[in-house]
Amino acid sequence: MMELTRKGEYAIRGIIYLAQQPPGRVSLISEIAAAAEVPQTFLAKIFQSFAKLGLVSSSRGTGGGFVLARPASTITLREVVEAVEGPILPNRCLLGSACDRGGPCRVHAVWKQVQTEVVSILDAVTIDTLARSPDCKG
Amino acid sequence: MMELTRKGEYAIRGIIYLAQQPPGRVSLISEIAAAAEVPQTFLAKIFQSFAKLGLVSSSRGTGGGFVLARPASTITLREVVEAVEGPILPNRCLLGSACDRGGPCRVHAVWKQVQTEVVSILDAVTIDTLARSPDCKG
DNA sequence: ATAAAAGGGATCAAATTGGTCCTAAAGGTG
DNA sequence: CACCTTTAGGACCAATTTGATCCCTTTTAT
Repeated sequence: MMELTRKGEYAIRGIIYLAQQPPGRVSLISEIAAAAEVPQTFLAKIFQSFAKLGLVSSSRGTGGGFVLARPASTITLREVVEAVEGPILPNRCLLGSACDRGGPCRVHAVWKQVQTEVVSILDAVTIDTLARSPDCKG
Repeated sequence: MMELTRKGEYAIRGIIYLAQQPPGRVSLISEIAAAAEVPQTFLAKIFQSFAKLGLVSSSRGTGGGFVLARPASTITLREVVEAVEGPILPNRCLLGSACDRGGPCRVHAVWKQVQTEVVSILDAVTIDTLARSPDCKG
């Protein structure tokens, strides 16, 4: 359980690639897709989400493409994951104040704890850190 | 992301009910399903998994039903969740030693950390604790 | 104008989720 | 034994989600 989907994985790979480019360098979606080994049309959707959320900025037309909208050191893994997968939410009942049935939410506190912990782990990792980390082949 | 499915939620509700019964008391699946407000046939499948894994013991025929196979204080929330949802696995790459593409698994260590943390939270909660916890209506 | 990008909607196949149904097997009871 | 009760297990099914693809529009540089 709790698996990241392809979308999430692609999102991470794609934005890491962007973060590895020289500052200000514009990348085409085709270029990012090739480098990250992700289906291009799918990645395009992902980057649309990024753009809407202000993680990357996009420009159209000749010479257009994508650039990080903020320094990589200020973009957290959590933001990237949540951008495409929605909020970290181990159980629906963490949304409303009350749990579904007329009452018991014995596990509520546990899910809350899981949520808090996962969020804090993902918030502590920046895209910059990931982009600089060595590949661990083999 | 990371949402528990209905199956997981039903599993927890069902086994909590069992844990609330007087020791040794046999419960019918129909009874558990009604109490936990879960579709009976679906819950039956869930309890089949429990039985195979030795969380509950089952007996057939008249007077048959389900009982916890071990003291509720030795059954952790993690066991229950994993019984029906599979292992806590934030990313596939935590299975094999290497990550998919010829190399980079920059986020590998992060997912490992998430996995470890979640497992430890869920392992710290026993069904007994949940069964005794007060309902938090409203 | 035209070509090069991203934006956005529609669509689609495959997998997963959430369940039902039916028959078989096992265990009591008269 | 025949019969009833109860779980076991397999087949099946609808709805949703996932993982894409396609096509047309919009923006922008030349």
